[in-house]
Amino acid sequence: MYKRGVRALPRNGATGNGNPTLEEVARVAGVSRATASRVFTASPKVSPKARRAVERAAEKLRYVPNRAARTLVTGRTDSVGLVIPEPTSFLFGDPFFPRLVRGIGEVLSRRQLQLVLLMPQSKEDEARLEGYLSAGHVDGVLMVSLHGNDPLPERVHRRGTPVVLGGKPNVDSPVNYVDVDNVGGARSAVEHLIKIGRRRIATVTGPLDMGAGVDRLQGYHDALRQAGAQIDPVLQESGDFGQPRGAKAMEALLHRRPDLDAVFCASDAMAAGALETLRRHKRRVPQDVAVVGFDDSTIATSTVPPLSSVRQPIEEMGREMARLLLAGLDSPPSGGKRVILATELVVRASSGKGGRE
Amino acid sequence: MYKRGVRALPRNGATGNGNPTLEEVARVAGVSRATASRVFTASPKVSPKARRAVERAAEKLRYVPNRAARTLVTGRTDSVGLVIPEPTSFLFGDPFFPRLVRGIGEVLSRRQLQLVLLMPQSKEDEARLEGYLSAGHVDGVLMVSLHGNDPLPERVHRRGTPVVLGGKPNVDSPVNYVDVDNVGGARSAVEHLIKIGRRRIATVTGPLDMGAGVDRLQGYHDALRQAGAQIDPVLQESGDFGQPRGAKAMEALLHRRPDLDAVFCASDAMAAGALETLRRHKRRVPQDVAVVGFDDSTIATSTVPPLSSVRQPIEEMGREMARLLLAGLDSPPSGGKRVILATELVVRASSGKGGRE
DNA sequence: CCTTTGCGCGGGAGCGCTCTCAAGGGAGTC
DNA sequence: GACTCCCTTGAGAGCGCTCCCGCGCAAAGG
Repeated sequence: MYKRGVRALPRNGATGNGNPTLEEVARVAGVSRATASRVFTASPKVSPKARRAVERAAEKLRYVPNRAARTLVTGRTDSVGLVIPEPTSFLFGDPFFPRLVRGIGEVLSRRQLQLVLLMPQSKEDEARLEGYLSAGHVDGVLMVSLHGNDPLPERVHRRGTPVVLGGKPNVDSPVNYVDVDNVGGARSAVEHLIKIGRRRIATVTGPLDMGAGVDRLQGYHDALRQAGAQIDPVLQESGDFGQPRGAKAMEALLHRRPDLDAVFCASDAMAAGALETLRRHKRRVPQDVAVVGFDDSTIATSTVPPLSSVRQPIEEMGREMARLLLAGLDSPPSGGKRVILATELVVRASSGKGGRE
Repeated sequence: MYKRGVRALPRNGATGNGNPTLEEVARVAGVSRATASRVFTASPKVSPKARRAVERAAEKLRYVPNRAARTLVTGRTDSVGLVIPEPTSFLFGDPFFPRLVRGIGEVLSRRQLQLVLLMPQSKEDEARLEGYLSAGHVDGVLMVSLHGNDPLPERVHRRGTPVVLGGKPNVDSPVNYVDVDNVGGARSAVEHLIKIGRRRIATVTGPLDMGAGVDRLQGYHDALRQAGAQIDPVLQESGDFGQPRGAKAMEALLHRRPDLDAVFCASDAMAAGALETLRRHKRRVPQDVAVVGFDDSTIATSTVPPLSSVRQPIEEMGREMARLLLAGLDSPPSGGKRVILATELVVRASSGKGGRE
């Protein structure tokens, strides 16, 4: 009797879903599956004749290797994850993220690596994420915009998956990271304000649970200290990198110190918010109050007056993160590597030009 | 003699890379691999006792299913691709992209689907892409920001992979798409300009090889025609959605028609560029020239004066694209579905308020 | 002429998982 | 008490691919 469940037809390597398999390619090319495989894995030991036969067969059949099968045996996925937790949505307000992705993509695509974007949007997502990353779904992980003492990177790192962070982690950790020189950038911004004669320089900080926020505040302090100035907590207001908070923070600062004559904002978006508030309070920029932002994003050039700002090489940061990760993929046991990229002050009308110096 | 090449140690389901396998979980739980598998595939027919044993074993071993192996047998990847060709970089200048991704992610994560972002940055990348998408690496494909008559979506669609486009394709095609009502949005913008008394209304168009560019120009034409106005090609200048081109286009328009009293720009970024140019030419906005943008992005609120703009429900577009794709995954043979989302004019100071009407 | 060398190739096992099939066992029924 | 019936379980095959092993054949050396 005909036995159900046992494959009735000879397989011949046909998948049934219409996609050709290596088996079929090999048959058409008149070689073994092993030889066909060698062609696609760029193995050196294949005769030109066999290689050509396989290539022709593959072309004819529109063969594309099944990545799942390959991954199963090699253990590699040829893809890397980019993790962007997004507890607040400010990340999306400025062009930081896409520029970073572009930088990363440049390097990865040259190595034929697929970039997989992972954006946990809830607590459950984040919980799943660790398992996902540890399960060998990606060969390596890039993470940016981490808040607080997120344990995720270190955990994944300990599982043996190469990890590179964008931005210094808040706690000391053995994980590799790339960062821009936030301290130096902020310092040069404030030094610039001092040089043009400002004396009561306020700051709107970033979120202080992020390295970028802490470091930019640090740079502000450094510059003041170096100039022999007092550090006055009244001149300091914390924000979240977003425009609305920038406006609100400026409001508070003006209320406390109506005589302030400059403000350094830890992001362009917040600086734009500050400009709104200053305008509402009839302060002229830069004559009465000079303003400097951070990021040198498209916002900086579209405000009135255009913002002086600290430019950070975001694409380069992305590239560097990718390079560091690639190095980790090639020789696993790495950790503790860090790369700091220089920042640069760009002076525009919101300070300096047209000022009172 | 000891035979090399044959596995010397019993496997017991250990992988060697440190990750536990189903086999091990089953052994620890005291059940068969099949039963363990049933627990993870949420199969109904498992006794509570067995289920608990497996869950405990999995927890203890920190087991995570190997997705490659699962994909190999099920043919599903549980991930969908989002394709964003990026020939120009304007896409990254505004927050359109992240908002879209957020909308998409919301829907997909509820279904435990992984979003894989694919950004071909070169011709080679694009060439690889078709093979990649057709090889069953993703269960479905979302595409946005397509230029010209890109054959990619239709090809992938014909290969049997569900596809949903964001934005109407330039050519008639059987591929599903979601779009915002670009024509209606542009029309309402121009109608508004007419209503506040403007008569010489110029436009800076988007790229005319994209549906959004064409449709917004269409809306501009419709509104003028409906008001019985002439359509004057001299009042029309094409752009690329980016700010610099917006500034340049405005320059050209002012040169040709110094007496124009309004301009509708097909993006906020271009409108911001136009504002720059108008300022340089000492035109007051909105008294001399009223300006309306499109997108209602963060740019719109940060310009001086703030921009009137057409708001598009970008997150909703993302969600709708994802939903349409999910429907396609569940019942493959679909095509030709289209969803159009409403737009809304937001009036700010760059037209209307403080104007001359 | 036979032996050595080595390149290219095919056989075959196995990656970790899902799914079908059939068997086992306990409860319910007469 | 014997017999169904159904619910749960385990055995086993196979997904498409890579890679290890060893064979065979042609060229080179003696």
